[in-house]
Amino acid sequence: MRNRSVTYSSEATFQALADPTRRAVLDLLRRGSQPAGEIARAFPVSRPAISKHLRLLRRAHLVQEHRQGRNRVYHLNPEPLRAVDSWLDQYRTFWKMSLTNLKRFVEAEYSKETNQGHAPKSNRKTSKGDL
Amino acid sequence: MRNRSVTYSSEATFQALADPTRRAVLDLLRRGSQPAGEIARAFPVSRPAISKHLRLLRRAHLVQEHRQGRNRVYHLNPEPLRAVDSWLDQYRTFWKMSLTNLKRFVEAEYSKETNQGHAPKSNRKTSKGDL
DNA sequence: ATGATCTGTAACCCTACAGTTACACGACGG
DNA sequence: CCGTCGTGTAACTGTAGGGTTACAGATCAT
Repeated sequence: MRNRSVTYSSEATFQALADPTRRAVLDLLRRGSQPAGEIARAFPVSRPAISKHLRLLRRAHLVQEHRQGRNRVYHLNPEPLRAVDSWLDQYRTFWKMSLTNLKRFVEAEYSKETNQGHAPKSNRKTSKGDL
Repeated sequence: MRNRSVTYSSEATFQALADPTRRAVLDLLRRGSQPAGEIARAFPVSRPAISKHLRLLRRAHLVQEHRQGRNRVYHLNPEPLRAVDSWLDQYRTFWKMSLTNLKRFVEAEYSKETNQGHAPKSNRKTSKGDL
């Protein structure tokens, strides 16, 4: 129940992913769940620092915590990453094209209409025929 | 000439992607290159604010600028996003599993060895057989 | 009960950044 | 040459983030 199609704020997700330590925490958790202290010991920074990182990750629902005695075991929740994935998906077609060609195309495209419209007008999205 | 396999700092990339406005700028540029002013007009914030966003995006090599008369035309460079994609790739297998099952698995896994080792030791990475 | 352990949080730095307004400078059009 | 346009940047403010140390609360062993 409420397992599928829960929408997470991709805002919080992207923001959580911005910090290298947090990404490393996720990478660590990918190998298996760990209690907070254990996680902290894997990093050069202080334990409270990691605790705050975990708070952010929790806020983004990228990790979930469950108490286990006096430990707080954290485990990964990859679900919010789907949003990142689908955002990224819109760009995948782009990096299939040669960059220099894309650049040339765009430059030509723009100088063709220097003071009318600026971008390729409607949904004329860089059709491969131009390359 | 240094066209392929240029390594971008995924650090700068993730950080650039953290801001919603910058992601929107990229989304905009996906429709076609535009001069700075044009981009700025698409957002509620001031033009210098966008200029600074563009600086960050430039720093992350997510956009490239080329002068065109007195305009500075920005175009998208999706290349650094590959790093994000490949980082994300390590998580794709995870979100194929049911979350509740994953959770149960991990909990069981941990309580099995409460005070010995904490994580599934070596590279025993949640083989699908457990679900 | 008592003390050690695990953890989160508050209080406090300092830096980065998103936003603003004001300004500087090159490019164009007369 | 002069005004305007397009753009970047400096100066400044407010806020959030990441780091620290010190402390508080819960749990466990004795």
